[in-house]
Amino acid sequence: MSSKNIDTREKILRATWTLLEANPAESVRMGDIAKKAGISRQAVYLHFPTRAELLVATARYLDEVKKVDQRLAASRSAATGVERLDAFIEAWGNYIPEIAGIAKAFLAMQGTDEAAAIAWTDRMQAVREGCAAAVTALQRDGALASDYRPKQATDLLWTLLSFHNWQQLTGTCGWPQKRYIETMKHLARQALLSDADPQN
Amino acid sequence: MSSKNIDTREKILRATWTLLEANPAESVRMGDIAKKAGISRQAVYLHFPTRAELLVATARYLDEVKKVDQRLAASRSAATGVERLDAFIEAWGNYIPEIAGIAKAFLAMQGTDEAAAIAWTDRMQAVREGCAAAVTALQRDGALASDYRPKQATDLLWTLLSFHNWQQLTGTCGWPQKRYIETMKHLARQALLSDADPQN
DNA sequence: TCGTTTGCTTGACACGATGTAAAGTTGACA
DNA sequence: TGTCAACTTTACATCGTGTCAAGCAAACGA
Repeated sequence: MSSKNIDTREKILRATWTLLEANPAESVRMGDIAKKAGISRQAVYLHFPTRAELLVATARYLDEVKKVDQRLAASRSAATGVERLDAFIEAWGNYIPEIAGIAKAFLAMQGTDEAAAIAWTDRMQAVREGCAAAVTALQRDGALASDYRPKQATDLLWTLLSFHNWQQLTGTCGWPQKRYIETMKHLARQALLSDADPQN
Repeated sequence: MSSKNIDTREKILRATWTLLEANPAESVRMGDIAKKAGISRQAVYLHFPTRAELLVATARYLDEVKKVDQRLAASRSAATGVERLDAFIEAWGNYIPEIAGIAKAFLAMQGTDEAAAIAWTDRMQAVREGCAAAVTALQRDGALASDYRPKQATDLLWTLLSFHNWQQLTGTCGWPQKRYIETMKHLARQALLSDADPQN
């Protein structure tokens, strides 16, 4: 059967993950991954036709192992739109530090590596869907600020919660994680909620 | 004399700039630059030993030609803090598209090139100083929201106005430049001004 | 037990990009 | 006339991705 197949596939994904976390991103080559996984370089190509697809798969695997969906799902059970917004920001915002290692690797490769760019875009799109859901919930409650149409509100929230912003605030600016979360919640409310709406 | 030398050097820089503006950074190759400049590929290497050094030189050239400092200085003459905030966002926000090509190239090199990373950090630091000045002006007027200390307010404004955010909103999300500017002004006011303060 | 299939190995190679090397050309200047 | 500097031309080393084809070894089915 394909159990051996699956084992090897997972070995490759874990090897990629490990290398991406421990090394400067651009230095992780297909050959290195194969070596780390204990197989031949060609075997990697048998499972993942291109570097791009391998990286996308690795990012997905990471999400799967870390169960990002479960975390973000928690926000889905919130009663009001505002609660949902808060829950989503908390879930995603606290997930970021856990994937920061890989994320940095991907960002470092953004320009020079088409494959990395594709993988990153793919994962960020998933976050965007969470933002869109939160915005929809706000709109359903009639709590969405009249300044924005849903698409624009989603764009804005998504941008606000980007990895780069987290990186800049907690990294470069030295903010504690907690302050980051609180500030983002505050900012998102100010930006997205209609003025009439209670702020708590 | 070295007038011919300087001419060629400048031809190369202009060619790089032009190509960088019109194409994805990683697709601009040394050969393309040479062709655009009307010289041989090797002549480019005579002036700039590596691709990285050429890009850094191009960024410096751009800075010189575009006179960023002068533009940002304009906001310094605003009477009130709020006006200054608006003027700064407008000056910087409208400058971004002009340097977008180069900026993308620099971001592309972030992971692979230390010199490029340093150069980029320096440029962004200049922007941060503009943010800090705007925040100080707000504070002087007693208009700064009590939520933030000046340092944090600066961090926030700086992050809000990051190149990445501009890129995501106008690029990925397809916002027109004007909407970007207006939204950033609006957002910055909501975030940084005390509630009591008139919003206009 | 034999043959087939599946998953992996081995080794060679095409391709495209950066960067190096060396010999030749051209024009200015003294 | 001769020299120097800037640039050209051609060739090549290097490195990483991705392709190709032949071989091998274990599991599986009849």
